[in-house]
Amino acid sequence: MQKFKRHLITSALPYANGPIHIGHLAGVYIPSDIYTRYLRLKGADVLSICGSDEHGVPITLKARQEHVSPQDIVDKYHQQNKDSFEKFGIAFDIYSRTTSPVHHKTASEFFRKLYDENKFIEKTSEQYFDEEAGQFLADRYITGTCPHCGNENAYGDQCERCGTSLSPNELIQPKSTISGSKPVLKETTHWYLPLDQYEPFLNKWILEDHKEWKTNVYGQCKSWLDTGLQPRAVSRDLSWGVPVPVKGAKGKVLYVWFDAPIGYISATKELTDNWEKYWKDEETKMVHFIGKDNIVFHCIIFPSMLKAEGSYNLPENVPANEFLNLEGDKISTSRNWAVWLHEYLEDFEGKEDVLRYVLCANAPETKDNDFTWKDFQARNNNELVAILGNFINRAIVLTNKYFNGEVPKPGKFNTYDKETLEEIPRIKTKVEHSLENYRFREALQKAMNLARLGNKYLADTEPWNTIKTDEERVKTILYVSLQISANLSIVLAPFLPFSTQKLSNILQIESFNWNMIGDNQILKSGHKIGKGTHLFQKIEDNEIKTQVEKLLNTKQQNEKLVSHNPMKETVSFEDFSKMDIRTGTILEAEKVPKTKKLIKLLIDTGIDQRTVVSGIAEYYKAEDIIGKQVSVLLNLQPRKLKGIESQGMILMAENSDGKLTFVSPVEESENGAEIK
RNA sequence: GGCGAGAUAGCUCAGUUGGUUAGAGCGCAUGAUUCAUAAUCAUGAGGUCCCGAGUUCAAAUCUCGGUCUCGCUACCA
Repeated sequence: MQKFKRHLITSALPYANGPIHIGHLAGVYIPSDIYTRYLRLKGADVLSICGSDEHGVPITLKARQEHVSPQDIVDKYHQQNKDSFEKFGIAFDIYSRTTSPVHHKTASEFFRKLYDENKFIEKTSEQYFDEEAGQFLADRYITGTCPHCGNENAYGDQCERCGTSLSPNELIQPKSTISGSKPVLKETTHWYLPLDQYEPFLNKWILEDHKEWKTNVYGQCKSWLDTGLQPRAVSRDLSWGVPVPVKGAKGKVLYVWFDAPIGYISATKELTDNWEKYWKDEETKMVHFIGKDNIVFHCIIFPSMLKAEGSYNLPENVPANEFLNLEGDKISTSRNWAVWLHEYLEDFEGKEDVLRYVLCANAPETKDNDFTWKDFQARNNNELVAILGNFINRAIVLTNKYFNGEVPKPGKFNTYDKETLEEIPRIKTKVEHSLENYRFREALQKAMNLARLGNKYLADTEPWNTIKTDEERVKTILYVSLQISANLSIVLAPFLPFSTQKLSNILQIESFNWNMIGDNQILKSGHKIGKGTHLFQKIEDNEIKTQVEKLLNTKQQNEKLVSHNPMKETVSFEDFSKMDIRTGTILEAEKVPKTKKLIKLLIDTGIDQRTVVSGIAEYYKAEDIIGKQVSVLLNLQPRKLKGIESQGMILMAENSDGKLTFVSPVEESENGAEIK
């Protein structure tokens, strides 16, 4: 492996529209922090970069909802998240933000350079425009009726009721959320980064030169590259963001995904005048810590941007993690299904390391994982308290009891002492190896083995018995135990910064570094150590119960929300009677090939036989529904689906899980009976 | 529908290029112990390696087919 002189560690910029939760921590910030702390302990030259991602449409929407400015939103969450990270001991060298002047300048210049060098394609297309507000509308700014479930408040990119992803021109009766007016299609110009041109470069750089990347990352990249890349827009019609630095581009900003990764660069610039060393010198090793949803941006798009610019380094590795679930369900900010960092810090004051430990030990490194409070409690009580805390406490209490808190002078080491001490450098090697390969779970496990070794050593040597007959021997035993404790305070420092700090305070160790691990005279004979305090406290059932109940409450509230869907606007009888709904019988049904949801139906409507395509294949099998009598909306404007013209719509009842069932007459009636 | 990742003990995970009896931690059972926060130490029980077929002297591992979970993507009422 190539020797690098310095390291640049980036952690995914959290989006400033909500607080940090355990999913963020387990996926990105804890691994990056462990890695950073490890490198620093080794004395490496390392910068850890992060900050808030503060542009993009969701922030403007949230601002509109809460009747405040986008700046207010990002100010709030930037400050909150910055504080949380700091309290939690995430050791960024800088936590910057993409609304900073430095970033605007950097991103702007970056764009301009590519623009001047003709690295972009200019394209004109039609997009919805709000004439009243005088601006183009991002997908999220358009609402309308979802063609799938009839939800009248579906967004232009997705219907949140049925989860379907949409494009704005699919919405029935599109409406601008800004003015409420009906938007019109209008031409707009945008710049595209021709990713397809970077395919050969990416193919070699990733598929040939970085086979060591994690399988999930490598596989995802390969999938993208094999499919072929498309030019990607780098600008948007929006007022919130970094303005496109080109004449005539008023009202256009850089696409948030062009802008955000440049945030890493601007944050480095803000931190040090020497920033170019970290970005452009080939002797710098750059590592991006991210979650799996960001793989394409960090492995395909950003590297292409850097390559296009020409003077920057590319990342050496992108150790993306999978997702963390919470008590069996997906973490969701909008559904409030999460353990929020700022709340944890209040509820479990002084227990930062417990969460760090649990999230590292249970990190979703190779597949999605589940966080449960029960597991949290078990790991704290059975591992941190019982194995680590207990060993340290035993060594310290015994030393205070027998030798007045002084590190005793050891006698000659016997074979067992030697074997025990020799295990320490072996553990060091193993932990290093795991950390260098971004296997943090494994590294933590190996480091904890040192505490296990300590407990075993004490059990085998029984100083509390030996003291009755051979005090000299006990001196050696406790000397060895104290050296193990001192080594623990170093080897666990990247993982448990608060507790190891406490420990080195107790042991009165002034300074240490990674390479001291394995040294069996970190604490000199005669050195005075402090009184023992428990490094970890047991977590009782009631504390866990409180947290579980909090989640159950959330769940109940969520269910209520779903069942209390508000009533739609009043309609006149005339409006209602415009709809021609009748009973009909399914004569034929077959799944539309190459689709997940669609079934093509032939319906006897009493007045004719017609084809209707319906998205029910997830709930009904084609062969099971032939002969069923259903309700059909006949006079719905026909629409082509997958090349088949659908002449009507089958009425379905949708429950809160999105499951669909037919709305059929309770008693069989004749086909064509009008429903009114 | 296409693609990627995953499925191994009750839980969280290892398992190198196929090779003795599939491993670890936690939990569980039994025993020992009392310095220690009822902590620790030893021993043990516990497995259809997702399912089916194939290749091979030999498959958790390789091939083919299928199931389930997550993600990306397409199509979409």
